[in-house]
Amino acid sequence: MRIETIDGTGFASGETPGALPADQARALGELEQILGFHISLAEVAIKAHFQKNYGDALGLTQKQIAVLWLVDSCPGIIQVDLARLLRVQRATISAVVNILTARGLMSRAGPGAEDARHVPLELTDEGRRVLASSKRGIERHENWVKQHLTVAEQKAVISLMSKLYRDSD
Amino acid sequence: MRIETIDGTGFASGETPGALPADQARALGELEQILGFHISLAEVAIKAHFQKNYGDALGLTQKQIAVLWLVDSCPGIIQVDLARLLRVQRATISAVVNILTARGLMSRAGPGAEDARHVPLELTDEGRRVLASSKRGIERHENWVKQHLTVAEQKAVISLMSKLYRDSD
DNA sequence: TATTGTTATACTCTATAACTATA
DNA sequence: TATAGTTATAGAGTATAACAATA
Repeated sequence: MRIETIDGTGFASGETPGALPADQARALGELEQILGFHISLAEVAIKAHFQKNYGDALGLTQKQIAVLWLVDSCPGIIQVDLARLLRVQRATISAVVNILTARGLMSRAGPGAEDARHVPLELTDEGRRVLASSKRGIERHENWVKQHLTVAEQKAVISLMSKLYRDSD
Repeated sequence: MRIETIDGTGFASGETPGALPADQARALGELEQILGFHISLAEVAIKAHFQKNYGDALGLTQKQIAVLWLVDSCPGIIQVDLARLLRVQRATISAVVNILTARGLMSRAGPGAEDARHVPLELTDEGRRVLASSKRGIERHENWVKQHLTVAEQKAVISLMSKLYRDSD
């Protein structure tokens, strides 16, 4: 079975006639009802669009920018709190911080004063400069993401996604 | 800085980790308005929950199950169509198919009759067995995903995500 | 020339496990 | 004992680039 593209321009124009969106839905079958499947498709599409149009130029991924952004918003934040905010393991954050510090965008400011187990994070000047540039890329990218959504729909996306990850523990 | 609660009591000092919603929004700052950020958090949370509760037992990821599922729905489907449905590169699909065929769940059924460039895919008997088992896991997992959503909200998630990835080319 | 599949390569993201240091 | 951070390891997922076979 061939699958037609959304706009029907992609391939095999003579081989498998049929209504285009309906054809895709038919191909998906029961998968059409799986929320996680659609969320994953959206995430993949958004990530790919960002990386292609902005990420390569900036040399940063969305995830790395998010970490820069959070450290800028919360100077001195420690890694276990980043892990909670992003819902990943401590070791995962450590890896991202390793990348960002290796690039000179962030610094681990030694043991914390109150609790020597804490390692407060700070952006470097270069990190702040790169973050500002990244935010402009994110802004344009977000305009692309939201291009076919009303304002109400944009709010709905945030509200619904928040409900999905809020109790994820 | 530690992520503190509104009243300043904080969740530090090893007592109750987990930022309160209002506090979390404050930590996120402008990130709160980025749709892609929330979608990514939801995707990570859902993927982690699946892998922990079902994926390890099944020995399959959500993505691998999706490919099995699509091949089962569309016997003889070729890889370029899988790539279009999942919005990834041909080489990416080839890698996933390599994993699934190595595990004996899927077979590349030689060159196609109409077009020798095509390599139609089929599930093996074992693949069908494993898929059936996986679908039961996915069903339970989806119930967890949807646990705090009304039926209308569930439909809204599908509708909104579809709008986000529909024109991703 | 265009399409399909494949391999090689590289990188991010993520987890688990084990370890150190600190509380 | 519990918490924070780190490293080592492993694997999935993804992309790009280059190639061969076919149309």
